[in-house]
This record gives sequence, C-alpha cells and structure tokens, in this order.
Amino acid sequence: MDRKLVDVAKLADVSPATVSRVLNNSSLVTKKTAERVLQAIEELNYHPNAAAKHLRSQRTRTIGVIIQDINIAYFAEIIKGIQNTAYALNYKVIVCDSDNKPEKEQDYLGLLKNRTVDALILVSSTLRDELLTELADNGHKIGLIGRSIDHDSIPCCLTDNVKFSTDVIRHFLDQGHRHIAYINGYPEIVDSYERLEGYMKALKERRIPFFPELIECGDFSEEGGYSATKRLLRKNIPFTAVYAANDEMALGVLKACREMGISIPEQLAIVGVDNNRITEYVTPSLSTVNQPKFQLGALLTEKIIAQLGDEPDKGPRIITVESELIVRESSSYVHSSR
Amino acid sequence: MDRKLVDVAKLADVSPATVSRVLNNSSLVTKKTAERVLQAIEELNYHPNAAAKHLRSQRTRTIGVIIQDINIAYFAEIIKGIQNTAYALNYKVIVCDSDNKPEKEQDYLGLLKNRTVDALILVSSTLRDELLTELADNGHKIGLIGRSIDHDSIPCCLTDNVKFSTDVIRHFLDQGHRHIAYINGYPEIVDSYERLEGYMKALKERRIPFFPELIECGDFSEEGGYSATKRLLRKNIPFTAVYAANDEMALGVLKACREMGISIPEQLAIVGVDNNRITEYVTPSLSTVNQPKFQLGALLTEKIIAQLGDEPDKGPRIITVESELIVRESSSYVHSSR
DNA sequence: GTGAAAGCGCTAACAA
DNA sequence: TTGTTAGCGCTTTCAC
Repeated sequence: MDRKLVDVAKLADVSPATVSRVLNNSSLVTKKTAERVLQAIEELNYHPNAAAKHLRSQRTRTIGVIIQDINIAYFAEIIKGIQNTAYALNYKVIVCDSDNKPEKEQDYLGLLKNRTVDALILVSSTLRDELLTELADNGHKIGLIGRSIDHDSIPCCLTDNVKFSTDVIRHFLDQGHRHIAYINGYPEIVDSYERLEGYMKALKERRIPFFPELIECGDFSEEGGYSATKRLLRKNIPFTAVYAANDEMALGVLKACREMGISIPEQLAIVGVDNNRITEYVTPSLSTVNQPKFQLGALLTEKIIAQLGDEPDKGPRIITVESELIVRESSSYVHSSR
Repeated sequence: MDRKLVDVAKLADVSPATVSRVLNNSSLVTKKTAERVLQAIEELNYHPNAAAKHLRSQRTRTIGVIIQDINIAYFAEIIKGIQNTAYALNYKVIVCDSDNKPEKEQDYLGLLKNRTVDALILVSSTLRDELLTELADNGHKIGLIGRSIDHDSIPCCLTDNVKFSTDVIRHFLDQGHRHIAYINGYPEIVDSYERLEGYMKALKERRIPFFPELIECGDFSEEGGYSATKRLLRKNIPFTAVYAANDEMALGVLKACREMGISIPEQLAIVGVDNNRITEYVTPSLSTVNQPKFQLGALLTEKIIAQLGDEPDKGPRIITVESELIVRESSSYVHSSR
C-alpha cells in the first residue's frame, strides 16, 4: 500500500538520491527537477517512512519527558511548554508518567539507551546525581527541570527556590508573624531543601528565632499537607502562619483548618507554591508563588534541541526563570499587635 | 560507542539470529545458549536499537494521542489512562496538543501516515467523519474517545451523553425547577448535541414546556460559560437552573452569578459535567457528572493495542462507560413552592 | 546537478 | 536448535 522513495524516483525519472535531496531541501537540486519530484510525491501520496529515516540518520527528532503525575497541574503545564516548543521545531514528545514510582522512572531511561528518543527531560527527578552524570558521560542527552546538577552537558531550567521562599517569609514577617511553620515536600527533592533554606535565610536576616518544631515533612500531596498540619497543631506550639512547599499541601492545610475551625487568614495565614489554578477558586483564595511552568518547559526544550543540532550552544547551561509571590486572601490579614 | 547485535553475537559465539531470538524470547533457543547470549549482552551493556527494530518489524509500538489542551484536567486524565495502559503493554505514547487549532490536529495525522505511530487516538476530535473514514480505509489505525463514528475498524470509547444529561434534568425537575437553561459547548462536537438531546428528552417525558431562548452556546471554556450566562440574564426570561455542558462553563456561570449577586443554589441551581477537581473546592461546590476519564483512556488503549496485535478482536467496537451525577451544594436547594 | 551503491541495525525465511 | 542471508526504506559519500 505504502509508496516508497524509489517509487517516487521512478515516476519522476530521477535517482532515489535526488528524491531524498528534495525531501530534505537540499539546495543542490534544480528547480525543475524538484518540481517533477514534488509532483510525483503528490501523485503517489508518498510519505517518507519515519523508521527508515531514523535508522539511517541516527536521530528520531523525539524527546521524552518523565514526570511524576500528569494529573498534577504543575507537570501538565510543563509538558505543554515542552510539547509546544517541540512542535514548533518539528520534534515529537513521548510522555512518561512515573506515577511517583522510582522504578518506573528508571525504566523509562531505556528510551534513551535504545535510542527511541534523542533526549530525555527529567522533571523534578529524584534520580541520584551519579546516575544522571553517568548517563551524560555515556553520550546520552538529558535535561533537568526544577533541579540542577553539576555537569557540563546537562542543561537545567529552574526557579530560584531560595529567593522566592525568602520573599514568602519576609511577607509573613512584614505582617507581624513571628511563629511561622514550614511544611516540606519530599526530602529527597532539592526544592524542598532550598525552600527551607529560603525560610531560614529570611528569619536570619531579621533576627527572628527559629523553632525546629515548626518544620514538618509532607510529600507534596494534599493529604500530606493535611496530616502535617494536624501534627503541627498537636504540638501545642503556637504559630500564626504556614508556608507550604507547594499548593497541594497548602490545600491540605486549608482542609485541616476548616475541620478544626481555624479561621484563615485571621488565625492562620497560608502561602503555597506553584500557582495551581485551584488556589484562585478556593475560599479563601490561597496566596502562592507563581512558577512559570510553561516557560520552564519551553526554555529547556529550546535549549536541548539546539544542543542536539549543530548550532553552537550559546547562553548559560543553567537557566533561571523568575517566579513571584502572589498575595491572595489567605495571607492578607495584618497582625499589627504582634 | 553503542554496541550492536553482531557484537553480542561474536562475543557469545553465536549467530545474529540467535541473539535476536533470545531478545525476543523465542522458545527455540537452548537455555545454555540463551544464558551465554544474555551474559554477552550484559557484558557489552547492549541495548537493541529501536529504529532498526521499527524499520524491520514495521511497527513502532508507539501510539499518538491528539488532545485539545493538556492543561484541561479532562484531557490530562485521559492521557494518564492511555499512558498507564500503554506502559503496561510496553507501548510508548506521543502526546499531541492541538491547542484547539484544527490545523494542528490535521498536521498530527502525519504521524500516522509516516508510520511514526502504529495508531492514533483522537480525543473529542472535530475532524470530519469522511476524513476519519478515509484514514481507516487506507489502513491507518485510529480510535476515538468521547465520540463515535460508523466504521467497522474504528474503536470508540465514550459515555452516554444522552443518558446522563437526562439524569441531570430529571434531578432539576425533581427539585421543582421548571425553567432550566442549557449552555452548550462547541456546536461541532457531538457531545454538545447529545447533551442537548438528553435535556430535551427529560423535558418531554415530564411534559415540561421547552423554551428555546434558554439554550445558549458556549465554547467549553470558563469565559464562554460566563458570557453565555450574561446573555441569558439579559433576556429577562426567568430561569432557576442551569445545565452547563462542562465544568469549565459551570465555573463561568458561578463567576457571573457572583458578580450579579445571584445566590447559588437558592436563586439558581447549577450542574456541570466532567467532575473536574475544582468543582469540589469551589464555594458553593458544584454538582457535576463524573466522567470516568482514566477509564476512557485505558479501555480504548487496551482495545486498540489488542487490535494492533494478532489477538482476535473480541468485545464491542463501541465501549460505553458509565458516568454518574454527583450532587453537591450548587443544586441542593429544593424549591418546594414551584 | 545527478546517480550508483553502500549500509544504518535488526528480523525472519530458509537452510542445515 | 542454530546459522546464512536478504532486505526493511532511507541518506550519503563518492563518482561522474
């Protein structure tokens, strides 16, 4: 059924090589010949076979993306940025949802090894540095989003966790809060550490005492934020504000507070991270830090595709994009008396 | 750098064919030989080249999915169902976000024609029947989600729009509503018609008069629902309930009501469709129809992959999955006096 | 500017 | 049970 390149060649009365040249816009073909070839292609309704092209050219113009859960808006938006850019540059995107399972994430690396993809983008990956380094050293192209690594050939795209976290805490401090709880994400993820670092930094610069009891661990899920809040409350250490390492957990805080009859923001102020759409719809609306998710995906993709081609790699290996605090109802009550 | 099959063959002192047999678990290999080969594979850290495999076998074990916007939870969850099932069956998934642009959707069909994918799943596609029929007739494998078509070789997976829409309207009628508005989605999409059909059906069976002025068109977006509501209100025809063809538009209705000081559900009841997570978080929480999105994706993928293989195709070509009305605050006020 | 021919890495038909 | 060999459909030297 499918026509092949030779069929076109025969019909146009040229060699396969010429057809190939036309297909790849080689400049060395006469306009006249090209036209004949194009017409034959049209006439036969010919479509170049991708697999043959891939095998011969040793590239697939496909990149893989590994994310933890496509149902989480953060990841979906990053994928959108990646896919959009890839489309514009004539690349395809294979999406790999790891379901939060490290073994699946590992498994997907096979796509790189068997050359199904030219490059693999890891979003918020928990894979060990050594593993990633080894991949890169073996000539595999990987890129990181929301995490950085010390390796010359691995481009990274991220926001400045320390910076925006410092901003969040300063915002709390400006409102008179002195006992601020922090709910961490997965401890293995760098973001968690860095956000904590920002928290500490802000306290330090204002000389506010730090209470380790006010740090709790979550898992970036609503349920995690919910139970962390419960644990915090049981400690009987007063606190008037909570910084949650992401919006999902902030929603969990909100839920716990509703149950306990704690009024937001009067009794407790909340700020999350990601600017998940839900934060705008919930009552009270949640303050959060906007992460330019689409941009994170788009910029890294652009960079990684440039590196795959022959274009000289310009620009920094690590791309930092700005994120900004969005103050909504959940942190809009000023405690003048404290 | 990369090792190839012959390298393994040489090291294991067997023929390439044997290595291939081992790789594909052909039963015709001695355990002993197989072990030797496996060891060589290990030793050389060999990974079979995907492109070569694809070219030779004429299959890529890859399916494409075309969706309108991955940022919309409905599509993201369907993709999750597809990807999850594909992973289990050792298939890859290329995601194609059409950004609501028909020309992009068209463009992605190229993946099928150039054999980049073995099959293509179209979600809520607006492509014309004839085009899809032609593709299928030309031996291309496609599958539909959220839409059906009359063609023997195109599997479809969908919910019964008429049925659940009838349920929604009955629910309104049971609460005493007699003037129920309907906000349609894109008129080109079958769902829109079928949901309207269910609306009419329920009215008819209860002999409730139908007012064409209470039908408005939206575009499945929040903004569309918002402006449709405004238009409805300007008509000065009383109505006490709104059925929106999806949750996004229901959110738009809610927004408009907030602005106009209309209280939900006392003055106006709202029901949407999709069970978007946001509907649970918003105040008042929105009644909606749960669509088993993951399942829609998973079932169709299973079916389509079965058809790609040699397994006899059992089960119906058109798979209908159950959706159910979820009553929340936005439609929980009974108008006993009407 | 165009063509001939080799080969990308694998699988499967056929032979042994 | 294992090996030989001919391609899958394309690109790309190298010649002309």
